[in-house]
Amino acid sequence: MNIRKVAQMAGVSVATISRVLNHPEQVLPETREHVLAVMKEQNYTPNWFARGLNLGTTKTIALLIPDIESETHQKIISGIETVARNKGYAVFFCNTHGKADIEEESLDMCENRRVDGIAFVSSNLPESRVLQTRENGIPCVHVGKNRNSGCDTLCYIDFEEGAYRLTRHLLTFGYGRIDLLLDVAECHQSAQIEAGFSNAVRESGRAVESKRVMEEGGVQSGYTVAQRMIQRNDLPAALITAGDGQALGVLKAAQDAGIAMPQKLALASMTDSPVCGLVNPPVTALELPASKLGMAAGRLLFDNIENKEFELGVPQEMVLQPKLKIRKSCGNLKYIYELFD
Amino acid sequence: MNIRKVAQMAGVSVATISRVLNHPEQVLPETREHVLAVMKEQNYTPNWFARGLNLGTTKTIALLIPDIESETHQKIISGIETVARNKGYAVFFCNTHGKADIEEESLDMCENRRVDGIAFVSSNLPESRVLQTRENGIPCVHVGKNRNSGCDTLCYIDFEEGAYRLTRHLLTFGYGRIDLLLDVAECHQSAQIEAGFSNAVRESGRAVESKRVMEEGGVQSGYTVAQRMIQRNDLPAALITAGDGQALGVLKAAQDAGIAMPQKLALASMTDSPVCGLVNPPVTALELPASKLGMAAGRLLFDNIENKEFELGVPQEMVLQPKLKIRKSCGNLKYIYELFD
DNA sequence: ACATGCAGAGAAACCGTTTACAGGACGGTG
DNA sequence: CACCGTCCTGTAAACGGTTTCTCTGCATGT
Repeated sequence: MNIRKVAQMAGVSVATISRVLNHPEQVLPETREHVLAVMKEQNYTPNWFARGLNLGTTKTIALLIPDIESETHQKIISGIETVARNKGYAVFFCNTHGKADIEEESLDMCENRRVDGIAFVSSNLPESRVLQTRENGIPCVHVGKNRNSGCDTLCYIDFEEGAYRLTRHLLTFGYGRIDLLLDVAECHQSAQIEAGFSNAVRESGRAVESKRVMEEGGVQSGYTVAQRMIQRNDLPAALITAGDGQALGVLKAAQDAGIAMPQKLALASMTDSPVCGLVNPPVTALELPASKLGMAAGRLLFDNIENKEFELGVPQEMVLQPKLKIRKSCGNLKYIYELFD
Repeated sequence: MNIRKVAQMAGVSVATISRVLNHPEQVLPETREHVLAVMKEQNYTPNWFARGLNLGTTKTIALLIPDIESETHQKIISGIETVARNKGYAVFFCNTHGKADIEEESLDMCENRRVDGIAFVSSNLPESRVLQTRENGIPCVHVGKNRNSGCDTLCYIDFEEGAYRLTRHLLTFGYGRIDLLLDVAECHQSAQIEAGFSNAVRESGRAVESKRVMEEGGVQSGYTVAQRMIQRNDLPAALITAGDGQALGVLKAAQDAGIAMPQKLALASMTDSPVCGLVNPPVTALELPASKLGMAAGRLLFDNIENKEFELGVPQEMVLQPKLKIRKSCGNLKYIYELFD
């Protein structure tokens, strides 16, 4: 069922049909009703390809994301999808598993399909490749990469500031050695966390000699690392983990070894999750505005799509701040406040 | 950059360019190389719309899913995306938030865009609407709906069998009253769970008088319900929850009230999650083959896409079985076995 | 020398829209 | 009555590919 057949059945020309759909006010109300009736009767829907072919716009964006299992990523997806839907855009979803070759392949796919814009979440692609895409006229935004990555047009959560505040919070309690447990997978992020952490420690007048243990993320790895520390009798007074998975693993290891928290080991995580509030003791963590990050990415992207004619050609940045969720795993705040009273 | 310009630059006709891309063997190797060189130099990529317009195939499928936050759904998405990528298909992702009107809207979008197939996850759409789409020539599969839903071409996890086995497991320990905590949101699923549960109880020679408490899912609601039961002194000997969130809530409530598990309250969940194995005691649960479900859906869908000419017109079903993960929250199995030794 | 077959390349029709342009009806005005 | 503007509608040319059909040139066999 194409526009010509509908036109024939309705006894009008194809132009009229097209106008009924795109500029209804230009056509006589009774003709319009009649055409609409025929369209419904034949359940006709206009062919997207033919439309896209001469409009040159696809009303489609693409989202490249390394995985979907992380809660943060889910919320980013949700946020960006919401913005897209409200603008009448469809979204291609590409799970890149963090592999550069799959990203490359997905990017080719996006260019072929003439998407109107692309959002990269924590991409591993060389920036030159992305620039090339942008030169082909497709706006691109990066999510979760910060300005040190060499990319422009990006939005991210300020992990440096977050780590700084979280570390300051721990320092309030006067803990001795504070360790940092990072995650090899997210190197850009790790650098930021380390910077914020170091700044806070240095400001407190100490040398930054606290060691950092690099490991992969996840509950199991947190458990293993903590267990090893306990066995070697090498436990710090406080530990900051890059992810909530690691934190939960550490907590479990401490529980299993009968180590009191926060008395013998204070714990804080750079990312929050519902479980962090449920365990015993509840774990202090940074609540990431992930869903807002997704929406911010969407807004930035659509801003670039809709205002192509005023191209800025200058780095654009949106930075969101995480929120410190103080719970019991770092110590009793009230006690501290009483000390100062 | 279009095919005509490339043709002009390469000194050949458009047909040759097209053949280089689609039927390379039909064109002289040296011409082919030359054309490819020009294409790369101009970084030309064929226009997807023009292509789709006369091929009638879009190499795109759509995935309608009520939300992305559930772990099960993530895995389904991942599974189906993997299959699609390997087949060279792109996937439209539509988060419907479980609302029928957004589903309807998304479905219209999919028809407009002439997707080659659609996977509905736990859809709320009237089946007649889906049938209409199928009559328009777009293959559709349902994921997570069972045969009682009135849909055909579906794949799902056998919750009835799962509930049956889980209940039998609990009955092994000889518990008295066993309650079922369902989730109003997932009614089809609830009905299956109830059926399996009832069968198992009835088979054991008891009357199925155990009461069921309907509630919404989630940790908080599990906590509230359990707390209420404890206050009213109305705790069953064992409790089966529809979701792992609820189970964790119940566990927390029991811990807070000092109720020993499994001695005073045994607990099992119809869905597993990593946290279930981490809490104390670890919670017995059904491990759902969610990622396999996604892949199964993908296979079923592509089977219908690729073999349109042999249309079956007959219900097709793929049923996957969940796996019982026995942990500590229902009692010590060894003890039971010793009794029988 | 000539018929035959075949491989490679070009011309043109087609896919289903949108839209610039043109045309026709109608009513009001000089 | 001629003229003009306003409204509505129709015609036809894009958009950028794919593919069918046709044509050319060359090698082969007789």
